Amino acid sequence: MTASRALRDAGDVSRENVEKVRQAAREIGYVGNLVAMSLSSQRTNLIGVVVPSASNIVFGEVLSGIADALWGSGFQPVIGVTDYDSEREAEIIRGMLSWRPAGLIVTGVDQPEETRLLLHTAGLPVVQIMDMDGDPVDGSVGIAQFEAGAAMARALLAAGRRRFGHIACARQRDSRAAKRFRGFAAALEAEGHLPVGSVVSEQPSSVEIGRDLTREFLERHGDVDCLYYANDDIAVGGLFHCMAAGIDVPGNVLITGFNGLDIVKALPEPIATTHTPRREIGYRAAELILKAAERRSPRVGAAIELPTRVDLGAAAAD
Amino acid sequence: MTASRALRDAGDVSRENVEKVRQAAREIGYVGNLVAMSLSSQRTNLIGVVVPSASNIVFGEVLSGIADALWGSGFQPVIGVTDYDSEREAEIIRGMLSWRPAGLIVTGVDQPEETRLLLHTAGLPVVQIMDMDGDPVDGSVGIAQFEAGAAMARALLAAGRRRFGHIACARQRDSRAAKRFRGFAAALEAEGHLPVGSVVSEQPSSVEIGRDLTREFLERHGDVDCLYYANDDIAVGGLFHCMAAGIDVPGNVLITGFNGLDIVKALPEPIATTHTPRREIGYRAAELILKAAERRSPRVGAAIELPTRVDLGAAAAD
DNA sequence: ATGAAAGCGCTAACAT
DNA sequence: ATGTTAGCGCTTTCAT
Repeated sequence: MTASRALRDAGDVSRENVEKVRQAAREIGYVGNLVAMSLSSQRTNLIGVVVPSASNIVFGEVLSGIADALWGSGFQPVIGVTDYDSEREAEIIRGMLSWRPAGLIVTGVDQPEETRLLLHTAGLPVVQIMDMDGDPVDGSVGIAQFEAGAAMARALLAAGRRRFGHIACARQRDSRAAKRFRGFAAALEAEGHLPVGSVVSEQPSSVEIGRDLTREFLERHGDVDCLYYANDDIAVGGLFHCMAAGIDVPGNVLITGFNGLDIVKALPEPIATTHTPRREIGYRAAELILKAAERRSPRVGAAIELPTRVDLGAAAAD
Repeated sequence: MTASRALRDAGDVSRENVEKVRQAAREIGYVGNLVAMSLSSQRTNLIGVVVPSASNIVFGEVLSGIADALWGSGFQPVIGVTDYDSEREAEIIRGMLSWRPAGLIVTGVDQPEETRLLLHTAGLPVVQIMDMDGDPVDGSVGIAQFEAGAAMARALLAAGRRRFGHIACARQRDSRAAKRFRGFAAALEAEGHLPVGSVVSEQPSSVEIGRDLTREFLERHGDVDCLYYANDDIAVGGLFHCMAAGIDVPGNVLITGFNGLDIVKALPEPIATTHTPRREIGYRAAELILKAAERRSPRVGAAIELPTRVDLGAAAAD
């Protein structure tokens, strides 16, 4: 018992014995068994993190924020990748719950009812991230997706654009991009405008797909002065198509992405984007779990809406 | 006991009772406790994954391959992010070991001796990934970094390039990029050539940094016909600088990255790169761990070197 | 095919 | 400040 206490600073051990125990532990290369500790203490240092994709840099940055917040706390993230599949998501969450994690961070708020019930019944802190347009099970940290789309539409109208095209990927499965576009279209309509056309692929977003979709769009609907993309990846591809095709950007066509990825500010021609605090979303979500774990609370019960920033930048000057 | 057996297909339970138990479990929403199962069975379904960065898409893709391989196996990845810091790496590995994971996947083979000992003594399957130039503790899956650099140098010489510049980031900490450059320089030297100059930043790689470093390089050493970058991110930044500055790429300067990221094939002007099988590295590493876990072996003992492919593509034609 | 006993490696609660 | 007892929720082993 004294050894157990010494190794985890549980107090009530003489300074001298703490040293002796630690020294001995070092000598024999003792590594405590967290499985036993967790079973005995009825809590783990595991935090489940569920994201739709690992190869999308956006979630890498969220994870990076989570890792930063968790560093030094003794907690460890366990990752699940759903591939935008809600059945897979449910199974992953079920698997995580059987580890009795200290908390769960789950992407999005649009889970099927069954999954919501699973999260609700689990009796542990849950933070849903990225999206504030919906009804979270417990805590949430994210941005207002619909309003982000609307804000961009208003900014583009103010910059004098009138004939809008829409290009997106995997709309069925990425409900956040869909919400943004609904906000975008609603704001256009409020001013009496309508998108000229739309091209949506079911493939995952990539620069290359963005380039291909843009060629396709322009062949079908030539007459636009602004292209609204679901995200920066495909928007960058759109810029590349325009540059290769000799289309003046932003003079002739203003290109609009979403996220404010690092690459955007280094592009040879300017495009518009909306900056999102991806790393901070991860950081704040992990903080909420940590705080709940600290006070042994099974709930987070906080909703943190983080601001986004429309950035027309040099793309506005045409 | 019968219930326990029924729930995990352990056999020796009547068909009828299996059904009864499962039904009852469903009704009361029973979720097994993996902590207790693990303590009792002396093994976990956890696989530790240690990467230097979460916000670098390369490791996102590795993780994606790992997640694919693990999906359906019942194993779950636990992620640690070292931020290219070897002390942090050691601490993360120690933390993971206390969960007695089924195996560990660790980036790189150049850990300090103390960490190597930790991995060696752990008595569980370890796979070191990305880099085959070194002495792995147990298994390894990766590419020959030195040779990859050399192969690119030979290809560039064959394409007629003679005056090479070198641009890199965080060289101190990214030993794999350093190995590639040593291979590159060695192959140049073998043909009697030397790099004209070098600019190395200690910042993490990004498109923006690549753009800035390229401007800096060209101000200092104007006379080059080829720029060798540590990776695609900064190479793309280099291309953007050249395009904005009106430098003909690849006619005047051939730009060379590394990894073969998706973006490369969509760029408005061609750059050279070396394709690397990042997702497959993750997949194969996870497979090795899975196989070792299956046969209850504490070792992997396999070295899988995956091929890379130099791609001058349209960048060669000048 | 089912069950009883023992125990995995710790910690919580309670002595002393 | 240190030690004792009980037990976390399962699985393993051994009976039956």
